[in-house]
Amino acid sequence: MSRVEENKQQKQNSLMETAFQLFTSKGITNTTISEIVEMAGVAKGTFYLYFKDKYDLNEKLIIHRSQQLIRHALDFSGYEKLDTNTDKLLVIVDDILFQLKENPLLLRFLNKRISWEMFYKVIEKNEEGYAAVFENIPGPNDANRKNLEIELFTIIEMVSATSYSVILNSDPVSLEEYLPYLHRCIRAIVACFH
Amino acid sequence: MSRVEENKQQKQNSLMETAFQLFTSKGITNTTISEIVEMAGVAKGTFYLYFKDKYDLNEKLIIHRSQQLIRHALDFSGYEKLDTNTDKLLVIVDDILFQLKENPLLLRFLNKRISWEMFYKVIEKNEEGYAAVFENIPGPNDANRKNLEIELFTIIEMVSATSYSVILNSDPVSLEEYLPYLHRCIRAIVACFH
Amino acid sequence: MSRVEENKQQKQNSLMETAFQLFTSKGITNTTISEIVEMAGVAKGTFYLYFKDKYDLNEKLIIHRSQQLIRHALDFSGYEKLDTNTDKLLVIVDDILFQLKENPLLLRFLNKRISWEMFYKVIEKNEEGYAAVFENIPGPNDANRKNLEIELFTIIEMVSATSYSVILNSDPVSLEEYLPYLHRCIRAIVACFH
Amino acid sequence: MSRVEENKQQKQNSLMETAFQLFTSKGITNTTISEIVEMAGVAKGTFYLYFKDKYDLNEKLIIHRSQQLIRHALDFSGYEKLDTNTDKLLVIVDDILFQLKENPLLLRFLNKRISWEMFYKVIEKNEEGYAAVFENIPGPNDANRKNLEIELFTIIEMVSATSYSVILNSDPVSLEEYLPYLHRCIRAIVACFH
DNA sequence: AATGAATGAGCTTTCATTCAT
DNA sequence: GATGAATGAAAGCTCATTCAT
Repeated sequence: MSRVEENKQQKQNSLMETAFQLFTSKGITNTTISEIVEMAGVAKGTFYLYFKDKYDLNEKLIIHRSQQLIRHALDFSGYEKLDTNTDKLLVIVDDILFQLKENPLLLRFLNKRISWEMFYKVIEKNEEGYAAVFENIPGPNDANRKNLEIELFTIIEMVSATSYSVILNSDPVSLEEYLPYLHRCIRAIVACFH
Repeated sequence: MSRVEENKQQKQNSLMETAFQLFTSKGITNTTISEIVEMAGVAKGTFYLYFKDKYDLNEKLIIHRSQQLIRHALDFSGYEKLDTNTDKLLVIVDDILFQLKENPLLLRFLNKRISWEMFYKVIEKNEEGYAAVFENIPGPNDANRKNLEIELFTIIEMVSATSYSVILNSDPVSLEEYLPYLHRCIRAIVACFH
Repeated sequence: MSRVEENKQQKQNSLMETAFQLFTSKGITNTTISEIVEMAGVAKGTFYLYFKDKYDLNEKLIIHRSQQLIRHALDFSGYEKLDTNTDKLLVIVDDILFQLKENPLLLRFLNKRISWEMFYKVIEKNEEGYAAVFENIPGPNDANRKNLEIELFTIIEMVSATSYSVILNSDPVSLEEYLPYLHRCIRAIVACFH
Repeated sequence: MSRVEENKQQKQNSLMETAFQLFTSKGITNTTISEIVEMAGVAKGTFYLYFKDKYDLNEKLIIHRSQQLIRHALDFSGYEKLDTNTDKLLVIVDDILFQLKENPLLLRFLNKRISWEMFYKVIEKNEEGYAAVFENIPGPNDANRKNLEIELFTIIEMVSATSYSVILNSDPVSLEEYLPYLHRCIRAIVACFH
């Protein structure tokens, strides 16, 4: 990458980083482009060289951060050492929850957007290797495929919704206290579908 | 209620009704107070007699609509004819889901805000009769009370999160197709806690 | 005065009293009619039964308070026991300064409006007895009359301007410290004209 | 100064010039920012690049015009050719009075704000050369310094207050008629303090 | 590629005034 | 006479966007 290319990349990163902080602390509505560029230390016109408007930046930010989150879970959870799909799923979920616990701003930012759909898309689109990690997954046209989709959809939505309240507000209990219940519930749901 | 009083109430209702339509169709950010008052047929100044700003109106709207939703379920689901708490819970959930199915705008509007907390608050605060409907509920200081809270929290978050995708986008399946699975999952979760 | 008349008078007084407080503390521009009527405990429409607008009220207030101020000085300074016109003038000035010292809000309110003109008008118009208090005053068409007017004009403007800074800010010195100088200056100016 | 810099300065000047005309002719309260920018031929947003609001502009205007006024008197009154401090003072006062006579709008605008304090500040802060013009001025800690301050304070307040009425309304006499009296009074006050 | 002064449409908000009760 | 809900003109101000440099 040339010096010029690096400089460009650095400006864009700086804008996204700054925007993330402002979006999470004040909300996207209350954040102005003026604030972003001022904090990022670039001129106003520069913003428009990289983004259409702040909503465009926001979407790029969501995709970027979600991918990081999920890729980290797939890379570091150690799921591949486990035997059953359920066990694999549980460690992946745990890894994500602990990432979010460490980074509550990210949780607040991604909230309501870690859906079954996004999870699926990220795996499928970007990470060729991961699709194969779960064994015995029925193909897209298999009669059991729909079943699996509903199962994963239910689990992911449940995890996503409960983690928000539990991590950010410790309501009704803290994440540590909640985890055993969550695991039991996930196993119970998995059992429902088999 | 005097003529004047009635007129006031009518103006406020008109503003809230109009705002609901605009908020749900274009989002609160893209809705201007000018639009609200124009559609509601009142003067701009009148808005400020009743609401601090559009966010104030929004919060009043959320509370109002949530209460309606939950009260309807408690009044018309017929839960009192059933025997077990689980059965009662299921018909109440179903009633709410069918209300939301009939009124997807309301679902989109309330989304992410039908939480365990809100549900609990509405019952406890406003509806003295309802508290008694579920039998054998442990008192606030009972050791089993926390358990129950976690159980209900999990179920409500799961229902709230899944219903959004299922009703609004039929993704991954339609509400009709999803309901049997949802019931089974709820029963499975209930079983986890007993 | 009938009960009804009294009630009216009381409302008007209440409005003027309240307005005085608000005008002096926040300035007339930043005071709204809504605030005045709310603090005075009357309805908005009532304001317009007594005053055209807040500037109308303000002018009535100035006249009313100026008259009070000057009348008090003429009634209580004891000038009639003194011999020379200069001595009389000095005790009247002192009385006014001590009134203003006791009531800095009034000073701020009347500031820039205690002029030679107003002083003269108040004496001439309202108080038949006072005109005669100063002896040997040349009549309106006397050649020396203009001389006297210029003399009094100079003294009153000087007193009015200096008292503002001295009383409200003790700048450059306090009223107590300044008074001896002021007296000497007044006597010096009087001497200039004779 | 670059083209851009010049353009900026010109815009700001245009706004201040226009505002001065409007403030003096209709008063600051009755002048709107819309009017200012329209007359100045700039966009509304441009106003806020240079001023916080119209009161901010007003203060900058007062400082700017006062400095001009006083600097002109010091530069063109020819005080340095005279011998005594009293004579110097008189020609400086005369220069200012004639400037105000030529520019009654400026007089009305600055009225009540040509104080001893402002005069002092302008000389001290901006004009290193002027401080030395008056001979034998006691230093800040000299026992006679306070005396001098009170003397100048009294004179400046008197001149400021009387000139307003005399120049703008010829009341009680015209400036030309008043000047000899004013000079005599100033000399009398100076004498009081020595 | 980068800048940032300038723009102006359009927003929120205020508040003097009216008038039916 | 007294009320205060309703009005709506008009103010202040913001901020995404442009474009000459």
